[in-house]
Amino acid sequence: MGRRNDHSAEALHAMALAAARRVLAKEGLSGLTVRRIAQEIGYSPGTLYNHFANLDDLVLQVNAETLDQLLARLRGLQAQGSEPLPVLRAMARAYIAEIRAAPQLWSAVFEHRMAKGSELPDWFPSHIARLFEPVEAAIAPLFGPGCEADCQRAARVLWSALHGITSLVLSQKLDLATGLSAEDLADDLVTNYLAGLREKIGIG
Amino acid sequence: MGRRNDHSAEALHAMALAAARRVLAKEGLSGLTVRRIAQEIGYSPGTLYNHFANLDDLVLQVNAETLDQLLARLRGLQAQGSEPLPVLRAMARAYIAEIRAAPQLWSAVFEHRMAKGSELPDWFPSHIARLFEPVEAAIAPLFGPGCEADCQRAARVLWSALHGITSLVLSQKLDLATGLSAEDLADDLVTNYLAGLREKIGIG
DNA sequence: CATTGAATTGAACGATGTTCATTTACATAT
DNA sequence: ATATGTAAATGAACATCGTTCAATTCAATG
Repeated sequence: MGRRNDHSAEALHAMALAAARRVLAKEGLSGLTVRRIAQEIGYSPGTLYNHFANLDDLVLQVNAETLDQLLARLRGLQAQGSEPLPVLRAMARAYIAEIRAAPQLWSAVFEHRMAKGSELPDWFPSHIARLFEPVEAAIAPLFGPGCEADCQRAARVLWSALHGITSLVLSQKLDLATGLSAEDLADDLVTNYLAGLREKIGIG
Repeated sequence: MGRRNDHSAEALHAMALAAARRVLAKEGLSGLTVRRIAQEIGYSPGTLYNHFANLDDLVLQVNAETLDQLLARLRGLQAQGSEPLPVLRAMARAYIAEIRAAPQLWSAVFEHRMAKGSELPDWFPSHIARLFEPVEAAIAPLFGPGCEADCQRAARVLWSALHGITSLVLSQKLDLATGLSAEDLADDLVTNYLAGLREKIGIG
């Protein structure tokens, strides 16, 4: 077949991303192949290369959507309250909830690496970095003026630490024989880390 | 060629692991292929399947060695002192130092996933779980008798959190534009988390 | 209706993990 | 020494992967 008028370029782009997300959620990253996506949308494998640089590009676009969905949720929580501890606890639980809702999509976010010779494209890292912003805003009240650097560091420490807990729980590499849930561990982390911060800064 | 007497089964096993570790350190996980390992040790690809179940098995054995090396270092630190804060800080720095010394080997530990249909073999998870033991021992003095569950949880939270920091720094996904090092973030985490714990428990 | 051009195609390429019939060399028995 | 049996190494073959690109086909244009 040659040129078809079934779908516009934008529609085909969206169809491919949707199909990829569907396959990813069902089969995981190792089940996501170019041929499979092509089959799902009724096009040939080669067509995908007219709309995406390669499979990495496609996966990164799906991962960006996954990250952005969490970002939207975090921003909603940020607007809701102003006391750091409950807001940050809610953010941690939102993170875990997103992962529980779509574990394979989040596995893809964690597991994906670029092919041998290629680097992460410029546009992608910001989708990760933006997640720190609502965290930083939520934790800011603990810090006085002129302590922006400390606040930035605390937000990065806290969110990275939370990421460690969730990623280990997700990959079953954290022994939870003691009956602990990811939520329990996250609560413990946020509570004690914030308590430590308050103490050092002075009872804020 | 048929049967050779060049090396015993044990020697060949060790040679394959050493070659895999060498290739992994130089080329990364995506550069580690069965044919490459075979070439390095002067045998054919098929031979490796007489000594390992598959490539996953081989990678997991290399990863187990990587984890065990850190474990030995942590146990040394555990024996050294008894005050929680400096010991745990030293453990965190040892973790980061191991990663800095062999970033590709540790990337393999973090990135590797089993092939499509297969699960992690039974023997592997203990190599991860054992890392919690010296951490738990180091943090134990903070907890009174009868609080073993709290101590276990704290060790898991702290070590998982540290893992989050190191894995993000390692994969360049953590924006360190502010000039912060992994060591800075880890120190911050350990210090404040422990301060928070002390406060809740009572000044131990 | 003829021509142009862009989008789609699918065969082909190289590389991957894995299998297995075949081959080979060593160990043992005669 | 010679013959036999057995264990191990082989490498061709298979299915699958991401990716490329000359050929094809359809829609738009003149």
